[in-house]
Amino acid sequence: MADMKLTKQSENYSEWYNQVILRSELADYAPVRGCMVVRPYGTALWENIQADLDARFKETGHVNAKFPLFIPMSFFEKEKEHVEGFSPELAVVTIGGGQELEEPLVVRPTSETVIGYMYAKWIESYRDLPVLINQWANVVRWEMRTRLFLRTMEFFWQEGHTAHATAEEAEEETLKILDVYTTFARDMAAVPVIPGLKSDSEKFAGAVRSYSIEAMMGDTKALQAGTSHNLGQNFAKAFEIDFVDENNTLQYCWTTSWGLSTRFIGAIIMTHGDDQGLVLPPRLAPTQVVIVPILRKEEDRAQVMEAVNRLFAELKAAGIRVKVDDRDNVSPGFKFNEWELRGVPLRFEIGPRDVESGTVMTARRDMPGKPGKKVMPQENVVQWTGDLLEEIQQAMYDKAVAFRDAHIFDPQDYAEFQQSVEDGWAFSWWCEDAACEEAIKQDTKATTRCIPLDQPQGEGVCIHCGRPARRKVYFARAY
RNA sequence: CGGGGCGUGGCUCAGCCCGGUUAGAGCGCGCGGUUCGGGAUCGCGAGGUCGGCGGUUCAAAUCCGCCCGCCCCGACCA
Repeated sequence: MADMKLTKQSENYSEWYNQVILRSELADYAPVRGCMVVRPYGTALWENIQADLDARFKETGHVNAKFPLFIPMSFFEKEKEHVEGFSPELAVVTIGGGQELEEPLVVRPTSETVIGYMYAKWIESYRDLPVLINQWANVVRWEMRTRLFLRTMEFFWQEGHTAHATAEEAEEETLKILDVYTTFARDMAAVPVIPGLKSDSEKFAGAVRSYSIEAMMGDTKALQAGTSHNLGQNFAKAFEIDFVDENNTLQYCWTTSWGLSTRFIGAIIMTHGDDQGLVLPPRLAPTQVVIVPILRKEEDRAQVMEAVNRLFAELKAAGIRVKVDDRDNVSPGFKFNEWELRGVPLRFEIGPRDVESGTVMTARRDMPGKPGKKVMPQENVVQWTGDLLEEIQQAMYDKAVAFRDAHIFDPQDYAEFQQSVEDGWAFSWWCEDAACEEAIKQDTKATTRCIPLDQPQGEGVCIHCGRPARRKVYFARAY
């Protein structure tokens, strides 16, 4: 019985995280160390994320394509910072068909290089620009320490790769996508994020500038939930992606890349989850409403199931993702706990009492226990269910914002700063010197998360060294 | 790659120190009954090369050696 209960977040957050994922059947460990199987429930969630993001990419003019899994080793050597950044984590194929290969093939850790190679072939004139391609793919990075969803050796993501005629356009694209990610996180996942610029030490290997969206998890650690890079002309020069402009002058393209991965599922889990398990935002939840019939006597069955099936059909016809749990080998109480563990936003209980009174007992996942329970009429079920789901979506976002804001501090001196990054995040002036950043990391384990696009007025002094500082930055311990 | 821990039915573990009949428990699983508004209950049942290889011994889950794998903590990371 004791092992029916989940480890509490306050007891051991990372144990809670692992248990929630395994028990809710989002994912499981694969036979290969560091790899995971995304189970049907997790895949359904990812597909909802995909569908929404994909629509947003298309709205902003992007198209999808598929590039190969294998990349010639030599491609990685063309861009100096890129190879330095990635070589420690490459998986390399050296044998094919029983023969040693002439040139080893890298299993893609990201696709800038192959895509750059292809862009060089495809782009000739300014009339070919911009090229705005996205791909949904899996990538492999050899990792020391892995965590389900947060850091696995193989992960699933989308990677966008664009090429432009001017530096301004490339920067505009980079920021446009950062905004797509920010909006998606806020409106669909109810995950508040801070969009901002990465420090030099945190930026993508080969980028001129990297931007990210940063989210606060339930243990106050930061999670980089999506990234967008302005690659300048670095890859264009390495792969000779060039074009002739209106004046017939040969120019290098300006490229960008951006990605959001299955790690985002980790963000959803740790932003909203509670001691009961997952809490999924209605807009992304694979199942939005679960109906549990309560059958006390065999004579009740027909009437109860009639009401259950009728409401199910109405909701389904209205496009609400609804499921009836009619298993007869587990008790209603067991089902309540199980669907709570799995984060379904709304639960309906329908029993003989409801049949008699024409009602439905509803329970909100985001408000555990009595406060979240309410008796509703069977009439207008589509209307009020839709309203309730939206209310839950909004309440989840508000709660996450309140939690985050309560854990962001503005320390006045370095002693306070050290306490701040123990209790949450510090939002502080920083001199932007890498040495200072490193010293802070050594002292506190906190790193710069991002320099937010929204900056306060004025100037200050660096929280660590006291030198003049132009911008404020978020410092936090991060996943 | 350094430090620590662990490998026994699907899962969590007991048994090992001190070798000795058919290797146990709880949970889960299957069948049947009574149940069902917050993790029901009773009965019957299926399921194990004790991580692998070698050694010691009349006898090894238990003692010894080697190997493999996993987990946790540190240096790198979407």
